[in-house]
Amino acid sequence: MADIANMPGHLIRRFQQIAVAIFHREVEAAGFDLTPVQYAALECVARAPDIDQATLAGLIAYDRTTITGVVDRLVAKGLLTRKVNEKDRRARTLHASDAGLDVLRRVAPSVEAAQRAMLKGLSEQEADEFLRLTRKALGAVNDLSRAPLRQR
Amino acid sequence: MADIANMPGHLIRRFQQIAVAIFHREVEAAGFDLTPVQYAALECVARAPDIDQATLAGLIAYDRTTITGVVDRLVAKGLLTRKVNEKDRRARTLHASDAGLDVLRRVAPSVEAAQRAMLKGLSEQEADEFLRLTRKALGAVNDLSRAPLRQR
DNA sequence: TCTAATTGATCAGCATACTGATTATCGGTA
DNA sequence: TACCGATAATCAGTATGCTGATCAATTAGA
Repeated sequence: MADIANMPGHLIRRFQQIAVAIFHREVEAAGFDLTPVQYAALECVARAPDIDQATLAGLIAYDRTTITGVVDRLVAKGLLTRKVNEKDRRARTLHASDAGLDVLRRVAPSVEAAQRAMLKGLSEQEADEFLRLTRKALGAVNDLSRAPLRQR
Repeated sequence: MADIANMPGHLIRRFQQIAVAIFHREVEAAGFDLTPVQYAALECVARAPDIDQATLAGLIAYDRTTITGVVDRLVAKGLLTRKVNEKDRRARTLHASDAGLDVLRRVAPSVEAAQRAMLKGLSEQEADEFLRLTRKALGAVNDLSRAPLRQR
């Protein structure tokens, strides 16, 4: 364990770092300007219109304070709208714009390509096993971060 | 694949997010103020005294521009020294201070505990398999980020 | 019903991480 | 030797992510 290069934390960090680079490469090559978080948020809002920011944060496992900035930028790009929820004036209701839905539809192939590229070193069986083990490991530690995944 | 929650990129990001939270929890509980990058950098410099920043960045797979800030903070804490290399005045020679070596020695059990905690949902065989698959996947994509791992 | 605890959003401050640019220095070559 | 491409470090600017705090609005309980 003494070797940093083989510590789980270091391997996971490197994989995340490379996964983000691959995402950017694929998405930019297709002419889009969208980060991984922005994509996740946009996709989630498109799937659950009129969601509030706290619920969105829980569904994609991001911190609420991070989501505020992400939504700011998506609104600035015209991909999302944010309105005060009149039923609960603390909350902000999110809605994907037509432009947002259009971007989402057109960027999808690049996002899929990025997912495949990340695991290109593994056979199909190995990739499945990797994802299974990752999900299993995550299930045991989900509550240990400030931004746990919350199911629907 | 359509479901974000099961995309490789999303699973990897969540794992990294939680791994960092676990690292902080363990290290802070033991009374230390050290981030994962700071620990990796300090450990690497202790192992390879008089290393320069670019080589350090390659050995722990961090971007050079990130390492500048990380070293700034380690120097500010008195754990590292940074001197101009007189043989190559472009380079900065790094050296772990006595305080740095002491922190490294005393924080080690917490770092080990964090590594175990990250994988606590997996059996020993599963953890080994997870690490094997991660290393294999990483080997195929190492060069796709701006900060690839460079071996000794 | 009045108040206390909770919740949604935001902010300040800090530490990664990235891109692209700049500066200083080095090494090889005309 | 004078120059030119490469390299080490840094900087500016942007986007995550985190902690801890604040503010407004809602809900639950005495």
